[in-house]
Amino acid sequence: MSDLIFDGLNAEQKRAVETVDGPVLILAGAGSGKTRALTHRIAYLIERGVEPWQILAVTFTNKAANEMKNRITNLLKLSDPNQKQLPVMGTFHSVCVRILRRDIEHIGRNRDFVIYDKDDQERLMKEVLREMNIDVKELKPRTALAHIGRFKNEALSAEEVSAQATTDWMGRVVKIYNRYQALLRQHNALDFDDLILESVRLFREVPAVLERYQNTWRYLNVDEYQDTNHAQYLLISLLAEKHRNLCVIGDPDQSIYAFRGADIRNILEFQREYKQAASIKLERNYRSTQQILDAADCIIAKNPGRPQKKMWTERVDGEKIIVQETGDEKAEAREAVQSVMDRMAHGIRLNEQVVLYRTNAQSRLFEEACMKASVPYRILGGVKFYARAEVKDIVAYLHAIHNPQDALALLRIINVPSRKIGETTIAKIQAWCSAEQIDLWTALTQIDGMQEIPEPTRNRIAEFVALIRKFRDKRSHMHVGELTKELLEEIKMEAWVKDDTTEGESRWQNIGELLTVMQKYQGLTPEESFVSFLEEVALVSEVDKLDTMQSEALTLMTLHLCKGLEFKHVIIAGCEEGIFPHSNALFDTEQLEEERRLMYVGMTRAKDILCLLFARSRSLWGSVQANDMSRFLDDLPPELVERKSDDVMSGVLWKFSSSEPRIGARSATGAGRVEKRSKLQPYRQHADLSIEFNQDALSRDDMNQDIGNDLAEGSRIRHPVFGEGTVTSKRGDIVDVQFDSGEKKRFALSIAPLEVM
DNA sequence: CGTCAAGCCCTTTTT
DNA sequence: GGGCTTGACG
Repeated sequence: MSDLIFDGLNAEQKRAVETVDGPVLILAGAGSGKTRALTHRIAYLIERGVEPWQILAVTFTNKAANEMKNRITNLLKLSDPNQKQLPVMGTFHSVCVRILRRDIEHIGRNRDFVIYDKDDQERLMKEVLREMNIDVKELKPRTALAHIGRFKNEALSAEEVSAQATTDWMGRVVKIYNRYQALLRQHNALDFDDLILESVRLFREVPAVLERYQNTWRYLNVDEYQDTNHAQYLLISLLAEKHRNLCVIGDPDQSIYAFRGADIRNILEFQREYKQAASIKLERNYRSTQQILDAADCIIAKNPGRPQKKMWTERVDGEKIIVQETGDEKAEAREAVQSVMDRMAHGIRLNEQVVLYRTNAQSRLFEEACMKASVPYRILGGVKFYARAEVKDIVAYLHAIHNPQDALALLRIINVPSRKIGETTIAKIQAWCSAEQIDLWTALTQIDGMQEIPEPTRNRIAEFVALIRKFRDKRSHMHVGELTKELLEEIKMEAWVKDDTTEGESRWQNIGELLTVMQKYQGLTPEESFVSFLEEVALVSEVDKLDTMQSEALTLMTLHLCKGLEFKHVIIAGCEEGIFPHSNALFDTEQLEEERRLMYVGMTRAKDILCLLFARSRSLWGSVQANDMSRFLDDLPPELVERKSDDVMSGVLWKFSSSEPRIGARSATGAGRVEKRSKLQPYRQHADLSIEFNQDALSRDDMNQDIGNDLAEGSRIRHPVFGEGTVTSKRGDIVDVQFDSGEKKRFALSIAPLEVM
């Protein structure tokens, strides 16, 4: 056994490495050397004679997987990291794609499926709703997709949901779900959730295939287990059933993805599930100062029901946490960039600094402040590169070339650049498709049979079909990059995209960047390059891109994206009630707990310096509002904090917020109220006015506001006259209720005496 | 068929 | 303040 494997590991980490047989639960706090333990564990397995291909490691991002691959390569002194000497490592989604590309035909689907992103999903859903004559104002595509996503995260098929559907409304959702799946199938497409779900289905329905994978992957490792959803849990359980060598690693305090179905119980109940599981806690922190750890602990300690855990470090010489107050959101951004520059002057490189915020919308402020101060920056998230229209257009061409069954891709590009094939023509063709029961591509290839389309238009369609066919033929002998270059020339994309504006210029640059990405695949065969590229487009995460962005720059990103990363200097902006915690979470205990975990994750990214910022007033959606400072700041012990402010008046808010008890159990502000307030009283620009406003906050309509926040479609309510019923729709203050008596009524929440059950 | 202007509803968070 | 849909017009 090489010394390297155990070199520099503490006792607990060693246990985590050596305990390889049977189920293992590793509770690993922030900065506890978790990735290190995991990589050494895998290297240890391999040194003990386990074949690399018998090991599966599921990580949260591709970046984490790549990092681990590199580290293992070094540990084992492998010569060529690209060789098959490494285990399969990747995200749930990429592992499932791998499984499905190989075996999905066992459950009657085509292995050339495309993966639909959020954008594609929405388009498809719009089509479903239009077909079913449902007004998109009544049921938004996103809402419908959110419901379906919930079902899929719970691994429920439409049939299974249908069995539980008791209300009309649920019945309708099931119909939508069914139709949506049918269309996906018709397009030979899977959405993100399907990747997991179809893998589970494959394993359940074809035991022989499951057994093959069980016998291959005998040692299973799952990182960030606190963020797995039920479908992922099922997948792992099925794989682990036979050999039971399952190691899960995570930190319940860092569970921040409940909104996409993550179920914290998976990790909390692991030991109940696997009774003989070994349990290992990594509590020593190698990242942060004691001050940062203590502060973070004060935040997370307020969450109930966590396993006992106390992080510690030998770094007791740290700075205090800086809490900085500014006048408004612009001053906040200036302050953030200023403090970045100050630290830069003291030798902290830009790459070691980060600004974190709750919502993507906040990024623009920091972007502008950086530009003004000439500080190079990079933004993660927001308008994603692969989601940009011009990039998606080119990708859609490739999809259409690869898989003409992909109707969505065809529709996207049939008139890009303009071929004078407009909506009326498309509508005619689609009508023809459903009448004749043929798919779009077939219809296009037989366009001459459609007399109701004028001949010139038919000719243009035929030209389009010829174009796609021509490039289909090129796939086998041209690399994806060359093929795309030729395509761009052929369709005269440059002229179409450029319009003498700077936006046009940047659109063309984005396409250039796409060509750069394609170069990565030069080493592969033409066919492989094509498929690998499309896969990357579908599955890269935002954080994955940090790898390729080596230049010296300040990073701007959302709090959700920062998990797993670390920086010397961390700035968390917008620490205000209604911003962070987010307004939608203010009146929901579970969501507040998650916001708290999010704060905990953000704070524990910091190695040396942590700055928390809030603004006394902030303009949002075009009007100005004053928020209380975040309740999380109240939880910081004064002796750990250095307060700063840009205003002499500032003491007021501080004093009020930290020395007086809060009004009631919950904050009196929050955007739920604020939104209302800003309409009634648009200008509340100063902290003192805001306080005044807060004091009369417990009015009658406060109660109704609470009800408004507790209510959603499907909520059960009680009315003194009509009895009990179910909310069928909610639009602002207005709700429709289907009472159990059969009556339907419409109410204004601000007036009606409704009670949530 | 394409463009432009007015009006709409917003915004969590992401693989 | 912004992105998207809708409706009128060239």
